[in-house]
Amino acid sequence: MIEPNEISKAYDPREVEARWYKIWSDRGYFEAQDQSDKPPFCIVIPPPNITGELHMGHAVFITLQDILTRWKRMSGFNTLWLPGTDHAGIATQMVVERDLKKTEQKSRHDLGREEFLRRVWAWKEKYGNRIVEQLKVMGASADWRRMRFTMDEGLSKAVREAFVRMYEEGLIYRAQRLINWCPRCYTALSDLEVEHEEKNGKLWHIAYPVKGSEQKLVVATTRPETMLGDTAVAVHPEDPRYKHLIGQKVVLPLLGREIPIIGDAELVSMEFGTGAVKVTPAHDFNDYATGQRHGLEMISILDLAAKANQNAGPYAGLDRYKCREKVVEDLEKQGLLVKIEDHKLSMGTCQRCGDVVEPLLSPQWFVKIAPLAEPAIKAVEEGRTRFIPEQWTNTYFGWMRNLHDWCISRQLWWGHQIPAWYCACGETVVSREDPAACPKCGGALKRDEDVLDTWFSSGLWPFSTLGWPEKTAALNTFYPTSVMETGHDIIFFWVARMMMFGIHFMKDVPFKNIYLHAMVRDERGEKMSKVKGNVIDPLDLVYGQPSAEKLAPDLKKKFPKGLPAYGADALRFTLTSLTAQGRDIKLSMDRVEGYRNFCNKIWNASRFVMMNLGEPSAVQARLAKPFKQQKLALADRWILARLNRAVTETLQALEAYKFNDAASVAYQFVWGELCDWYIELSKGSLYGQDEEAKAATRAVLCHVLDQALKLLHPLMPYITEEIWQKLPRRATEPESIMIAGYPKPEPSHEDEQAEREMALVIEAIEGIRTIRGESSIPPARKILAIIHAESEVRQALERHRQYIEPLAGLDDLVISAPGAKPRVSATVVSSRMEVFVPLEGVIDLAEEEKRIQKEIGRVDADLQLLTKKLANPNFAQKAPPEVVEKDRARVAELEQKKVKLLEGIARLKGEAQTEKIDVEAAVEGLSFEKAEPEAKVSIKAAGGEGGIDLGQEMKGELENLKLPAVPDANLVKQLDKLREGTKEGLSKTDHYDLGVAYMGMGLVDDAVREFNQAGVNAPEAMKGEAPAAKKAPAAKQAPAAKKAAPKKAAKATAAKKAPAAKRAAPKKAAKAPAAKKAPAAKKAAPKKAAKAPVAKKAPAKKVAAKKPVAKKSAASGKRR
RNA sequence: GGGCGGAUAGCUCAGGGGUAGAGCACUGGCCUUACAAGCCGGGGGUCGCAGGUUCGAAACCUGCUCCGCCCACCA
Repeated sequence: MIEPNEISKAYDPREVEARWYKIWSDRGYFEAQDQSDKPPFCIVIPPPNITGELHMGHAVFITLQDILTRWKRMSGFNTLWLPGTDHAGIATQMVVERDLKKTEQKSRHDLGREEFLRRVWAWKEKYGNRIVEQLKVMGASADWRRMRFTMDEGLSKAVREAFVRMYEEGLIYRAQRLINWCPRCYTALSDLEVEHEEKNGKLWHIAYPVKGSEQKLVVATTRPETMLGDTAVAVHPEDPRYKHLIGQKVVLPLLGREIPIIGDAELVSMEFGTGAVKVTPAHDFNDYATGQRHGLEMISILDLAAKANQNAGPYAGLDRYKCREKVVEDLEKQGLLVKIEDHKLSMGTCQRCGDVVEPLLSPQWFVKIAPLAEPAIKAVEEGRTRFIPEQWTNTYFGWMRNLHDWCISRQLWWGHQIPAWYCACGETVVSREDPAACPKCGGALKRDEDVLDTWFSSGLWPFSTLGWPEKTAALNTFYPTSVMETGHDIIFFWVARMMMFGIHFMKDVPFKNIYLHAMVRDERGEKMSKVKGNVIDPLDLVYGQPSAEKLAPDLKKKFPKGLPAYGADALRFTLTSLTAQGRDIKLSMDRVEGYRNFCNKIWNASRFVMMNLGEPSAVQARLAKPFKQQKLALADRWILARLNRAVTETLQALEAYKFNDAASVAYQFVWGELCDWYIELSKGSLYGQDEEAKAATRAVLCHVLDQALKLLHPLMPYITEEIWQKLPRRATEPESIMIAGYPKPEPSHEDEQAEREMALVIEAIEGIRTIRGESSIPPARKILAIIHAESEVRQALERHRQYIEPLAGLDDLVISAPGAKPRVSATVVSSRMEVFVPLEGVIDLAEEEKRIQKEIGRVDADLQLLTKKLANPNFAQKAPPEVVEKDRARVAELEQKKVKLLEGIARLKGEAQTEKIDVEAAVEGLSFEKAEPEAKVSIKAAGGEGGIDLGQEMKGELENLKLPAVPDANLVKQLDKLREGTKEGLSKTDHYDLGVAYMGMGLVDDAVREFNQAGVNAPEAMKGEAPAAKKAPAAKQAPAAKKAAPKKAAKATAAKKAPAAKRAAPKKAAKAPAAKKAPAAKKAAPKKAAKAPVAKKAPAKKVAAKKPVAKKSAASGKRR
């Protein structure tokens, strides 16, 4: 037995989290087997850059992948989560260069390639693992033994093999092409590495003199300096303005070159600009294509530094922007600048450094995409690889079907150097081994200095990390991998390329499922960025950040005193909860805090359990036996059944990658059911004298907590392990929760009956609590509550009254058949029971009335809606019968409820007796006559005025019955038959007569039901008092009636006219139209009432037997 | 210019033809022996707008308006 103060009251993640990771790791729990009898499950990590520092994006993927990994591991898979890092060519080189500049004021060229690379490696050794350590903080259960780096020996070999093989296959080639060039990073870029930004620019209109003519051809351009490289002017071949010029020449201003006028329908649109386009094939992708079509000369006028070269004549040496200024200035001087317009244009910028990218002509290496893309598209079409969420499938197709060849060479030093050598004789050698000399001429070879695009090596990742090109056991076991989990921002960069390479080299898709998670944004939905100052550092959340100064500005504002340590579990759970498919994650600090509190809740619930388990060995002995062989209390059976549902639903969610559903099911179960109900209910047995019951409850508590912890473990690994270690457990359990079995549905724990009965217990407790809460009755004050219910419900409540009394704060509970009701009481009504708290002087009468009025308002709203719906002939005709039936039943239910509520108000005022006529009138008026014309139809259907009147017949029958004081089975059968046989046709009078008959036999429940259906105040009738209708003329009817009934009634009409006021207005509702006639009262006036024997069953305190009565309950289970 | 998401409570988000949900925030009552990071109540929504399909639409269809993202070579 653990004493209360043995475990701290508040959960402190710092201490706990620091401890466990090392233990797990040391014990080898993270490790997968190359060969195993278990089915394989494999995820390869999206390798973070070695320059990276943990950000929310990492936190998300670590969390999701770790959830999958831990879940599968616990479910008996040979689970490999393969970690690694990426050398991140440009990014890393830039970081080290910056560093070099800062510390030694040197450029990489000052050091030379070899020395510089040595420095980068040194930097990598020093800092490259930082990100890895941070991933571990999040709890990542990756197999670190297998950690790979894209530049390590094995992967380098794979890269070289892939390159050479594709070269040999003709899938890699070198060519002079127009490529994207970043003059700052000084390298070629792939299309993907260029970001397009919409910017405000200008459109310059320049006049080009037509040769041998006074005419000038005006072209429009956004980049005037490129005119220096123009090799044609294009017009639309159909353009009447220019058609005749095609084939002639213009004189290029400033340089004086003569260039042709060509017709090109593809490049030129007649509507845009002037309808004439200057063509610069060496500096624009469109123009490049045009040049190809027309065999135009290509003149580069910019060098790699984006400075004008010798081709630019007098402008040579000028930077591209200076050059532009000068060109514009000179054109203007020559009067050739026609006009300048503002113009929006999209400019390509370097993903890495943001500089404007320059399309330049340059010899580069390319991957031929078409032959690779085709099978990669097919694989997805055939469903061999599936995108989740599905919507990404189209994005993938769209891109894959529209691909240009991939430029893979980069003019960097840090990366995989291209295995190509050139000889002066013109020979190119591409080889797996470094060649000694030119195989053709024996001359000296010079190696290509360029390196490969980082994404080239990343594309090989799913198999290179498993040992390819060697045929390793790991490769055999784990390829294809199970899931690729990554952000949708790299679907093209990475996912698509893995698909292409995987299929090409491995003859099989690299992964069966691709789960693309959302991007993390701040709580306003904006991208997190340092510039915006809205970055939230995951580590600050995990460890806390006492210094507000170190927080980003937005956070600082909100947390001027710094951040507390929420812990990795809370962060993981938050991210999991917010990861709904297809939506960005807006990270809300309130959520983080809420889930930190959840951790604390789990912690304290566990403390409770451990403080109350008694001897561990006794619990263990109990746990060894299946629960179905034990005698369990309702609460025990209930929580096992609920657990079972939670397990089933969590598994479903995980299977479907609905992480947020998994989180919310588990949360709801633990907090809403285990803590809020079971723990509270268990106290009775734990603190009680029944040793057998106590032992059973202890075992159930222990089992349920064990299962809940396991269920949660993949989501919150640390806290679950910490607690689980302290829990007594079955002898068959391993020594860590992370290698224990994941919960499975247990059919023997299903128990719908327990769920139904508990639902009743909960309903009763909540009903009483509502009254207590509304009337502000302090919890310490014990009160009396009375519950009226029909027999099955009543019996169930009776059996479990020991649960109700303590949880509702009662010192007395009366459960009885509907009968005389307490005079002044608060009431809560449901379809299954009526709860009263008769506490004069305790209940705030005014408040209580307000509350009931409000409730009535809600009932009325529903009623009106339903009545209207039912009145629509089409509904009854076309809707499924069960839906119609359901609605009918609901109308009946609501009407009853309303009657009871109105009675409740009357009783509050001590005016119950005089109330009854009004009650009925109100019902009639409100739900029927009040509403639309079609409401008449519904009353017919329900068996009212228009229904078949069986009254005569029934009366005849009834009068012939001799009613004994004790029910006679045959008679009852007859009556029931009579009633059921004419169900749809009974009038209110019929109901009333039936009520009298039942009552005569002492069948109070049945009598009350009939009275209720007759719209009569049952208790009054039962007491045999003269009906109020006789004493009180309708006009005069008790003041209370006027207040109570009309409110609602008026609303129905008022709502129509004054929608704006509808919510606020009810108070002033006009008079109840219903009050005017009270026709029902007349009908109800019972001739036989006087005869009726007084009900014997007036509720006496605790009349009902306490011993359980085995009888099924009609109530249905409900989930809170 | 195409494509894809989104718009539901004050906030962050689930839901997906048949009675509008959660957490947080708000509010009333409680230091009740697991937990004040808590317990027990309560209030709060024309489900972006307009049409359509349907007996019935927040959900399905069409159009529109905003917001976000992706793709694209219109000078």
